[in-house]
Amino acid sequence: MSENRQNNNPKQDKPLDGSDQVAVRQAKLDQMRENGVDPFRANWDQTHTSIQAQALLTEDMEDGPEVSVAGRIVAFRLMGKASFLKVLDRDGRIQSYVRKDEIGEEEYAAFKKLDLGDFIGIRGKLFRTKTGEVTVRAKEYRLVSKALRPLPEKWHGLTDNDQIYRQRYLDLIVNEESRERFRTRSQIIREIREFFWDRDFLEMETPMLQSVSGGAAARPFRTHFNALDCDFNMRIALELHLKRLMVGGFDRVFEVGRVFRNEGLSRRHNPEFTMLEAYQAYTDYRGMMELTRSLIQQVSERALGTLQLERNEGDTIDLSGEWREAKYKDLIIDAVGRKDWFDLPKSAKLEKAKELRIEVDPSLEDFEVTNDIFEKVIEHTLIQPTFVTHIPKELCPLAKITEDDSSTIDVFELCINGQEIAPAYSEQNDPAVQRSAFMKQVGEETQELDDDFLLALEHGMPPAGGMGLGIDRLVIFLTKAANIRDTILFPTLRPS
RNA sequence: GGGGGUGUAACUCAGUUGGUAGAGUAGCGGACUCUUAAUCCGUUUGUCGGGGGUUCGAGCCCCCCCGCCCCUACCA
Repeated sequence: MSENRQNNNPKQDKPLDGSDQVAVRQAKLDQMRENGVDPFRANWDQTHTSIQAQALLTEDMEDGPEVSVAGRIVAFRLMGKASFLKVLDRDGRIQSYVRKDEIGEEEYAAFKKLDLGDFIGIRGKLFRTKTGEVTVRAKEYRLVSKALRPLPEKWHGLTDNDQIYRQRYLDLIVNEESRERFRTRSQIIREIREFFWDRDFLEMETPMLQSVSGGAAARPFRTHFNALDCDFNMRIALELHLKRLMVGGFDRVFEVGRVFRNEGLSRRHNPEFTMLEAYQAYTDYRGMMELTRSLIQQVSERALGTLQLERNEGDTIDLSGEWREAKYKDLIIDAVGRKDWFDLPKSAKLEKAKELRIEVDPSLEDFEVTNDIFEKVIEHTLIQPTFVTHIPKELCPLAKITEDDSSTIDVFELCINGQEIAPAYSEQNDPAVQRSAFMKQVGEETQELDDDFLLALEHGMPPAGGMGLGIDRLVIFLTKAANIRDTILFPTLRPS
């Protein structure tokens, strides 16, 4: 990739016929250097971006002030004595018009040697073309950075998925929807932060390297710390450390951070993904319900300007107003069509699962069979925002037991777009109950016992509500992405 | 892990019954002072993903391997 083409390339001896585009560009660059022109200038004084420049020329104006723009050449229409080009900067594209009689014969000849993909700076007055497009009429131009490799094809763009993910920069140069999606993602995360700051939360940072990775049941990535000669795990959740902060007295905290789970890849799963978790003292899962709904509504309103999200499937997700609440048990009873479901023996449940055409492993626990029905039959039907409440206590050891029903916990799972987006709990703060819940889990699931966390709980944690939200999945439905990889700039791939 | 699909020029793709590689874009040379995928004339470029096999002959058929995509499984 980086071998010295000037000296080692045997093709250099042959006349350049255009067959090796990189060699042609390299030769142009060498020629420039010989002529004393620096193809990688230290800087260019950019006074306006494309959008800022376009805003200067209002409808009623024929021409406008002088501006200096800069960016990558993404369209190049050369003619004998005048040319049009489009320059891409962080805001978008702007057209420029370059005339031989205005920049001089020599400069124009050099201008025609530029390539698609080169970075250029242009200074000149704004004017409007016959077709009404705001354009910079070049008084001066400079190549500011040479591109040695050509861009993907201009019309079809870049469609090879592997290349889109491995060379994301090409995707971003060529595919506007992609550029727009990641711009929106950044805006979404910014709005999430604003929301919590406005509510007096502190943004905290907790360790990614942990000796015990708790807070969820997932296989961790393991690594080794040489200095201490011991193994560490990458974190799988933020929960247990943020709760330590609650113990410490920071009683409104949140964190947006990467978590790592050593599990499969799919359209909805990437091994590293971005999680939001928030904890607030003196509230409970009902308070988290209001918080979560307001958060998503505010983010959608501000980042997208709407609460009505059209889906690729043709229907619309309506985020406005109050959101539906449904008890887990009611959804199950509805789906299986039996009121006595929870009194049935496991064998009858397995049989019913078969009827519903779900593959269920007979060695599963009773509650796991039920939960399979939830995940495989119900979850994907919950397109409109739905808080699923009163979930069986076996499914989560970190929440408080419901007061009038000891079989369930005070939690909700928010489902939107047929996916679980955000769970929230009334957080368990009784160290003894917490310990026994952990003990039951250890062994059967992969949740690790974190004694240090239990020690913290024994010092007392205020009553609190907590929630977690998978940001990538939020971005999926807010941007109509088809795949989690379209919301992660550099998704995990097999090394090439 | 299982099933299906796919890999051809820098990019997007076509390639017939097995007969020796093609288009558009990009590039190169030329014409052109309002283009919008600019246009017009001329023109270069291939380890057909890799390896093996069948055959007089393989991009095409068979086997093995690799990458990618979809479904499925795993997955709080």
